[in-house]
Amino acid sequence: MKRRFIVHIDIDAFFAAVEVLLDPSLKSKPLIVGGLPHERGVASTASYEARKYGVHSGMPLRKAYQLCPNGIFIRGNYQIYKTFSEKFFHLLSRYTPDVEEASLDEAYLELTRCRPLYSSFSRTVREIKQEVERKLGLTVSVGAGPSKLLAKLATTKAKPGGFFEIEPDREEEFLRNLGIESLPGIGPKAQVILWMLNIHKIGDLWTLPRATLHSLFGLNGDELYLQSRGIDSRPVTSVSVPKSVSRETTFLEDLWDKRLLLAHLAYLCDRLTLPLRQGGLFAHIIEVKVRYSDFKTEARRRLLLTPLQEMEKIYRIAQDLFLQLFSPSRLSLRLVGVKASGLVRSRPLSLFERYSERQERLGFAVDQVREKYGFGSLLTVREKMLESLYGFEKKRGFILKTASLTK
DNA sequence: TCTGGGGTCCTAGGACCC
DNA sequence: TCTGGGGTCCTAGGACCC
Repeated sequence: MKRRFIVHIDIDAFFAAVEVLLDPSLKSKPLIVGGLPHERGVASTASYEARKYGVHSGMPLRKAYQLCPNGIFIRGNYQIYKTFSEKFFHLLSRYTPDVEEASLDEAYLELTRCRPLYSSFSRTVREIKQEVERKLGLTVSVGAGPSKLLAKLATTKAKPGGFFEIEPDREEEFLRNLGIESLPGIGPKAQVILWMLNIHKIGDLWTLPRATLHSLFGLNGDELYLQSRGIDSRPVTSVSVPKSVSRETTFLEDLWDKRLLLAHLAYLCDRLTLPLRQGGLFAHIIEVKVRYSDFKTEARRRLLLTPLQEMEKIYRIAQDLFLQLFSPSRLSLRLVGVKASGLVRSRPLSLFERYSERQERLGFAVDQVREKYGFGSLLTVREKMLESLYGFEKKRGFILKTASLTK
């Protein structure tokens, strides 16, 4: 079989790098994006200067502050990062149709099909890297190899800011001495299990029979057996409909007031349904999640015969599910979240639902007003909570009234 | 060091049906 | 009133990734 040529591109310290572009005075400073030092939460990104202090993404902000008290802490702005991300993927799509969005700042490109266009893949990769860096003002790390797995592992060798290519027949040599934790799918739990078996390097995994790995990790074990040998035939896939959409909040302080919690749940349902309307998506499953003050997490979900998109209907179900989990005599809550899954593109028409369109149109109308005037989803939590004291009908009346005034 | 938010995928157990 | 076995659907929870 023909050797594939796959490229993995990763923007270095993405969020932090964007912040430096927006405010050049932050350049070369230890920057931590994710929240303020005293807040509940973790670092999304740490600049390389901050990493020197031991700060890394996923670390609680309070700990980051202890390690790096002189660090500059920023909450960050997801919308701006998203805009950069869109530019990033637009640039990449001009080199090959086979572009996969692995995350906001991470892409796989497959050049195999484009062989006739490029005399040298390696040279093309350097061109792509240069163009992205010039037009975006961000540094990227790039890896190339015959599969997604190997390309991604090559990128870790290339960091920061380099390019590393795994050449034909060098795969085994490349894999042998890498730590098992570098394989995607090996997290803290699996790592501990493998350490107990004295497995530390990918090469050590070669001694374990597939059946052993299967008995330890199920299907993941079979995957691991293949991955450790560099076998990975996953295709690079460009477009995908999301499988689920969710919104959740960890409160600054634990909450116990049912009225405030329900008001916040309504706010989350409101935010949740925006991408549903924009994507023309309807949800077959609604799930509510809570995390108690002792960090125990529980969820309740409901499967719907008719998929939903409308905020009011989804909220009614979410409220029901929430009340199954919440009782004032139990612990207070540090988190509440809502998720829509089982997503489909359109809803089959029902004879008993002549008026369904009305609610959908209401949703769109509200979105338009928000886009123009910037409230609604942008209301602060505090305002939402106050609003709960007055109820929904009033709010809807207000927004609709505003809409008709501005026609 | 008290532990985000937004996703994906897998598994175990119970209900239910034949 | 001692009660099989297989298949499928659904729910809840957990590991993992960026």
